[in-house]
Amino acid sequence: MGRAPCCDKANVKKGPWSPEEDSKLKDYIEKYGTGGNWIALPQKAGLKRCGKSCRLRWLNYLRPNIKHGEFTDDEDRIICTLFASIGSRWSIIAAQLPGRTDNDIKNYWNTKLKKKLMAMTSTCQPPPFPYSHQPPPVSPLYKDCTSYYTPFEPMSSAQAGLLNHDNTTNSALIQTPEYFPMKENFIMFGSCTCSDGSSVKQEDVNFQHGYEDNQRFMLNYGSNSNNGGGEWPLDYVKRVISCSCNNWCDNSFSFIDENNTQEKVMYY
DNA sequence: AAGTTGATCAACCGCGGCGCT
DNA sequence: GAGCGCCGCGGTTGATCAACT
Repeated sequence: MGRAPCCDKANVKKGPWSPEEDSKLKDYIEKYGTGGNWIALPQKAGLKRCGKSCRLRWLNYLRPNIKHGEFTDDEDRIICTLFASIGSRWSIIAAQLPGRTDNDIKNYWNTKLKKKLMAMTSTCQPPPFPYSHQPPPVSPLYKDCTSYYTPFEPMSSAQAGLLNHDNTTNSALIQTPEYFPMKENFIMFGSCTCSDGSSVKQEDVNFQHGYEDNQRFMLNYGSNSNNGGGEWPLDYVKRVISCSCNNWCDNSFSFIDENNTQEKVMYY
């Protein structure tokens, strides 16, 4: 036996909302709230709509402080970083962008941002591998990923800012400016977004990990413990929860500390 | 000018999760 | 613990408009 429908489908209107319907719904919610029951709301508000439809209309269009229009570069960056980290969990991503709805972000990603990223990854070339040994082979599993490895170049103090969410620099985490700033007692692994828009998630912890080379920390993309990725790093490596695949142009990594409490975003 | 194709985005649908009984 | 019902989420659809042929 299937689930009972949430409303009487024969007696509910579907399709675009009229200004009158919008007004009825808005007026009702502003006066009485949702009452925690969307199913009962349309009848009370005098609407011939399904409760789910009312909820969607309110959340995506009618509620106050909804932001419409172009996404900013900062918003793009946040979406990319979070998508690389957690995938298509739009509601969580939307929670980081005040005024944006999950539907908006989903549409934006599917229609514009994904294509934008793909264009960037196809035009950006990785820098030459600057170390004496060869980079590890790419796992066939991730051969479509544009990012193969990311050796962290020496950074200036200005570049080496570990940024908080409000973009202020957390200088306490910068220990040696000419090297990638490391803090003790972290473990590193990560994920990346590939040129086809898919992402390798944190659960795939074996596919990449860092190792120390000449005091610089390095990340191996597309490598795992079976194909030359090497040992797990020393015990002072940070844990990367995301990175974006277009990192040859605009690199960003999210970090979370050992207690899962201090999330940072670093751009370089 | 008419037809076709592509892009955009609002809205729908089905399902999983969760709270309540 | 099982069943039920609602909420919220993410994938998908379809209407509309713009650009192109």
